[in-house]
Amino acid sequence: MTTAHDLTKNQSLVFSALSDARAPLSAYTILDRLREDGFRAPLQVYRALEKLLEIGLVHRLESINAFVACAHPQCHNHGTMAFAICEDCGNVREFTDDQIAERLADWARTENFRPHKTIIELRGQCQACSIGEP
Amino acid sequence: MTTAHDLTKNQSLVFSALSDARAPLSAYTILDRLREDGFRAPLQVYRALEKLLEIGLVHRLESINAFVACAHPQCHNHGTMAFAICEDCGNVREFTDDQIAERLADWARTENFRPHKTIIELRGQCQACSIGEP
DNA sequence: TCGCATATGTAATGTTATCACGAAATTTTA
DNA sequence: TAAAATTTCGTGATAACATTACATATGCGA
Ligand SMILES: [Zn+2]
Ligand SMILES: [Zn+2]
Ligand SMILES: [Zn+2]
Ligand SMILES: [Zn+2]
Repeated sequence: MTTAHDLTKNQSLVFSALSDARAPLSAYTILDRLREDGFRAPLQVYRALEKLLEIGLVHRLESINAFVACAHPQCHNHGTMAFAICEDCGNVREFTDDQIAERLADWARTENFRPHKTIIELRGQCQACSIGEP
Repeated sequence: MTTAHDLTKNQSLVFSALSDARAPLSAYTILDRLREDGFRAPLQVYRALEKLLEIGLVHRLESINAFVACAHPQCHNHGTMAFAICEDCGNVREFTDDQIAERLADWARTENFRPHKTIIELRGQCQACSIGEP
């Protein structure tokens, strides 16, 4: 009981697949990569993802229907995260901005909106991929 | 040539369906609502949506795979919009926040990331739906 | 009228996600 | 430890979302 959560076998396999990947993976891509490990059906992936998302070890990228391992798994403190997703190479940067989180919280407060989850995603081109393109 | 764009018949039908709706609609819901008008296949909806999104008359809500008519169709100026989506009643509020847009632009500048599109979506509970729930 | 761009109709297919059911494994409690 | 409750897992079917491919039509300038 050293780590905060013990993962089941399936959860560990899915998390490893995401950790090993250099880019976000779709649930079905994960399934394909885990067939050798005995995965047969989408639900095996989705169930593991559900738990990993709940724990906070994995994030879902809503705008591309894909999943990434959290970039800061040690500090589970994250509230609102933002993701910059390169549309060329798939690279993802995860970051926080307290001012943005505050502004959104302010808006919600004044409008009496109760946020359960906040999604911030930048789609574009990363530095590496923009080299050579004026 | 009073309006900025002339819509085709299909585009007008899809836009009307979205304008008339009190909540975001999925592409397939739009299809069902337009069957009386001769729609038969998903592509008729998706093609119209593609154009309406390009023009800026309609927005896509990435986190729920649905579409809404723009709340400010007159000022086509909008850069980054944010959406507050009620998970109970489906009501959507569209708003801007220049400070948030600036912070994101700053992050992108310093990280040499070139954003093509920015997604901000708050999922939660609107004021009306939170009355009576402590 | 020809050529081109845009819009449309339709079927088929691809991709993403969930439901329903039961069995197995694990944890809880007596 | 044995029974009960809870959680996890396996599997097939199905639902929901989106695109490809190809044929046809329509409008417009040369
Ligand atoms: Zn994270
Ligand atoms: Zn890149
Ligand atoms: Zn708008
Ligand atoms: Zn509501």
